[in-house]
Amino acid sequence: MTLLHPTRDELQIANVLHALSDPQRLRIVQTLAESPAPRRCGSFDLGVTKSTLTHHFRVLREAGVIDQREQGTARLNCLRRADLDERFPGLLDAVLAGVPAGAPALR
Amino acid sequence: MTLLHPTRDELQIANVLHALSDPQRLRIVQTLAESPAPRRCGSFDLGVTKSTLTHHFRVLREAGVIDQREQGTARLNCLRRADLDERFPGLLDAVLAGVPAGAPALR
DNA sequence: TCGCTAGTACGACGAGTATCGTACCATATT
DNA sequence: AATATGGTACGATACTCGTCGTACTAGCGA
Repeated sequence: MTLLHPTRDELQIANVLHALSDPQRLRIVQTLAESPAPRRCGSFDLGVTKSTLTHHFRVLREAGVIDQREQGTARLNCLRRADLDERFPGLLDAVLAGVPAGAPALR
Repeated sequence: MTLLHPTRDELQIANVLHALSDPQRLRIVQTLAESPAPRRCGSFDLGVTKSTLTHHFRVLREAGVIDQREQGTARLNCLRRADLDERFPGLLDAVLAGVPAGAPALR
């Protein structure tokens, strides 16, 4: 199965804002931003089931906020920082600065 | 009827992002940002009915994005620039820069 | 007072969303 | 081969959202 990723030019501000407007997804993004290396989906602990987690990662991916790459049985996630900064300069940093610091969503 | 406005300290990033994640509301915010003076609700032309317009303005107000003040039969709207810039520096500018330039939503 | 204008309130409807549970499919590991 | 691990797919459910239409209220002007 091929993972759908919008190209940099296809990024829409409304889609990105919607993807970021959910507290759970904000925690994911915040954790990814603080993580030096890509993280597996399962390494996040949001207190929801696996299927819900899958859903949130798909929303983030289809909005162009994260990149998902398959590696063995795992799926590695990382922020599309460069693309976001190029299309919407300052947006990601402003959002990350506005997220209340909480316990990282790590397992 | 008193209009509910969250105080500056009550602003939540998730609520603000959600309010901004709708194309119609983005047009409203964009138009307000370019307008030197407060604007009446009715001066916006989004191609939706009056009640839908009322709905969008309420979402923006309750998220703390705009300020609504009653003046006679009209309701004057303006961006809460100072509050947004204080709580989420750079966010509004980044969003406005990312909105595709279109015809202003003016009637 | 009689309208006209600006906007709200409320109910409805269709679409989308966040969540879950169960079933399922790969890839490793034993 | 059997099992464990990481994750998806699909259906269900309850809730939210964007939109509309109709009815309504408050202020302004003739």
